Amino acid sequence: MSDLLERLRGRGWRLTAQRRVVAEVLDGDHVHYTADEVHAKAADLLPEISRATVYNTLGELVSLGEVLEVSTDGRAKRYDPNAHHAHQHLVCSRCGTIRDVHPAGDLLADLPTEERFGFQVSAVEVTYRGVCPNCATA
Amino acid sequence: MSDLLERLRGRGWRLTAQRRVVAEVLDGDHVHYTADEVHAKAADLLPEISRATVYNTLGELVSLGEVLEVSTDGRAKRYDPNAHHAHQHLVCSRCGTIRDVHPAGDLLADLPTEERFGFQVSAVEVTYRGVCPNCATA
DNA sequence: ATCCTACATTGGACTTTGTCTAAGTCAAGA
DNA sequence: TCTTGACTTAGACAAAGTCCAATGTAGGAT
Repeated sequence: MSDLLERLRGRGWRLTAQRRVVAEVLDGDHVHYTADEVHAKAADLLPEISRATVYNTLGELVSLGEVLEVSTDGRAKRYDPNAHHAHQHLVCSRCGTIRDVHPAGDLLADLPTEERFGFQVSAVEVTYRGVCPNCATA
Repeated sequence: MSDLLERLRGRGWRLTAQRRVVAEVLDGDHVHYTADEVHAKAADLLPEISRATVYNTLGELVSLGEVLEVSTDGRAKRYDPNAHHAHQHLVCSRCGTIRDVHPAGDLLADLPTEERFGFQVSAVEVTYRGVCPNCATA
């Protein structure tokens, strides 16, 4: 993730303690925090960070293509730092756990021309739903 | 949609003017209103209908499997009355227009066993994104 | 090393979307 | 037609997110 900070600095990003902390919180695999969760974790490292700054920073990271926004439950948006590896999501219907997954085949090609209504289709998001091992045994 | 009302009455639903109006608003193809839009349209037909009743009724229709909830933009949920025909959604990235579409192939089968992390996968939702003809020319 | 200033951060007010509750109303069976 | 439990209502409340004016500061300029 320190690459990230360098990359962004190259793009004219001003490097502040707040942005550093937000980037640090978003480091890892299968990370899908809400803005509030990011704020809470960031505040552990930098107590005076404000919610507005977390929202601003997340928004910038999304615009820059470094982080993806996912909304798997219609409630708070979640932020997925794994933007450079194409993937989809598998969500537990009971506990909400999210895993990154990689379906086979060309998902875009599955949509026939006559089902495109003249749209220029450029992307596809897939959410698989099921019950995770943990919830299945409980 | 009048079938719907009969069907629901058969299930013990009390038939009120408010519920009738909400069902009427949700009639049609490619309908994906937000709760507030449903409320506004319902209020044209029955001015004193309250927001709470619209939310209640939509929630009941979803529980009963008559209407689907879709959230294509992370903002307000939208309600899709086309619940009895499996379909996915194609969304315009500019104006937000939503069309119902029918991809080819078995979308669930595209997720390999080793990518299921032990989940019992039971459903899949797909959102295609692109630019609609209207926005492409504008 | 210090200064400058455009950009970043802050806290709080505000908006949007949705939920809850207590009191009043009414659909439909007896 | 009466009764009753389900339905509706208005408004308070909550969660998630946006906006703004005032303040602070990163990093280039000197």
